[in-house]
Amino acid sequence: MPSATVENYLKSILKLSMECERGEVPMGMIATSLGVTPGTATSMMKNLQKEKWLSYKSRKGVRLTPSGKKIGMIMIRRHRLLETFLVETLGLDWSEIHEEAEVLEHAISEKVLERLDIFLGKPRHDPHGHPIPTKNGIIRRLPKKTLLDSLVGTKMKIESILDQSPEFLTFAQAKGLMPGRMVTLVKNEKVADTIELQVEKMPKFSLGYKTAQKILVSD
Amino acid sequence: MPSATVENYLKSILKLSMECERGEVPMGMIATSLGVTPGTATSMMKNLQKEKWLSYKSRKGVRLTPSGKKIGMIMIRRHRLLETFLVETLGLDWSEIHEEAEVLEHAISEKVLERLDIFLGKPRHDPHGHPIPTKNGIIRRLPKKTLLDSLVGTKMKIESILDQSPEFLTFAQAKGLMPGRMVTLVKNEKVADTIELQVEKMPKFSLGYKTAQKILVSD
DNA sequence: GTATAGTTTTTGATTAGTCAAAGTGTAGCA
DNA sequence: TGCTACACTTTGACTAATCAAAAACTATAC
Ligand SMILES: [Mn+2]
Ligand SMILES: [Mn+2]
Ligand SMILES: [Mn+2]
Ligand SMILES: [Mn+2]
Repeated sequence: MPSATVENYLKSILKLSMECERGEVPMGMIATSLGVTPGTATSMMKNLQKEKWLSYKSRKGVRLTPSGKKIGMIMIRRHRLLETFLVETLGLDWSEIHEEAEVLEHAISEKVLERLDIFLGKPRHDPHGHPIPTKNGIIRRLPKKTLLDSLVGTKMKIESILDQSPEFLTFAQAKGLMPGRMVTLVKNEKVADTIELQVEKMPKFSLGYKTAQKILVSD
Repeated sequence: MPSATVENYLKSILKLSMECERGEVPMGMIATSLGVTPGTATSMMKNLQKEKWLSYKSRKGVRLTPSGKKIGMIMIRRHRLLETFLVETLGLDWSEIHEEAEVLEHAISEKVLERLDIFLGKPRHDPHGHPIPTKNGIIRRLPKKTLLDSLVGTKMKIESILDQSPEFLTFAQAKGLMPGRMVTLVKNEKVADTIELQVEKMPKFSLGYKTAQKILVSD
């Protein structure tokens, strides 16, 4: 029923509302995240409210209704299952799958998706370590701990990569920064704004603070 | 570059021009085949001509240029490879894949398609027996012989099913009318407009003349 | 040769999604 | 308490794709 455009809006709004937990999602964030002008976002919010997918308070922001949340969650599921298929079955690189899935997610039917889920063995997370919601919209909470929050000398497991850009993903892969790998924080240079890392037996390397926050880990 | 709508138009026009070999494809056929009003087809033809995908002569019809033909052929390839994937890999029924592929064909990139082609072992025809064009747009010619053109008592191989409707495909499957099966024309009742058939060791059954022409065979 | 039926084209309108640019509201500083 | 900068909304315009209905052709059939 919703158009591909509407699907993208609802998915983005859901992701934003899960990230920055603060009630309403503001217009600016929505516009930026979808790459449209603020006016476009405003007028779209009115349409989405008319369809009962969210409630919109002028100059306050927007909050998804259960039906809007449901569509958003379905889109996240489609996206991540497709990414998994593209890497696991077709052997594409994890840096190039996001854009592919961004289009395919609007074309795949519920029926095909469920077959794909079975074919893939009901995976729990995509190649970037992002949790895949169940058919009923239940999604695992990601750990909040980033590489930056860890203590020097401790060994941690990489859970998830938050940056989807091909450039960063290619870099991360080269350094071994991938979900499942074990990483040790060798040094934390506060003054230089960097940390030094070692992934398993690979060579050490440095990461800026900002980048370090894009890697989620668990002990 | 072309929108999904344009892709559908070019694919349909190419298929029509291959079926009814008579120079130009008339407006009415295009409109019917795409399920739009004649006026819509006319105005779209002007746009497609502007983009150099075809040449349009008012009240004559339309003829694809090489670039239009190329896009059309790519769409046929995408459609048929996707149908093959949906049946071979995901196990969907051959009666339900046409509609799925009709949407997915606009969402799949060249890169993913070529991976899929390799994954499937470079199939030469789809589940309905339709030939899959190569990457360079070369397509096998279908036999022109239908069940109706065959002699009583001869055993023939089913090559292709021309009707895409789920109802007919479900019926055909139940009767064993599928590409690769051997079929014998038992009787030809001209006065009753029917033929009687036997597929391998399955029970005999009848088909109307019109329907019989939807099944392509070879000796 | 005209009348007519069937096709095709034209015209005018609609919808979804978008932008640019002008206008408005407000949070926080002075 | 008032000002200003920034966030947001409004307005007017545009494009792609479509339809309904009126108008214009054209191929026959008589
Ligand atoms: Mn998308
Ligand atoms: Mn991902
Ligand atoms: Mn299509
Ligand atoms: Mn087919």
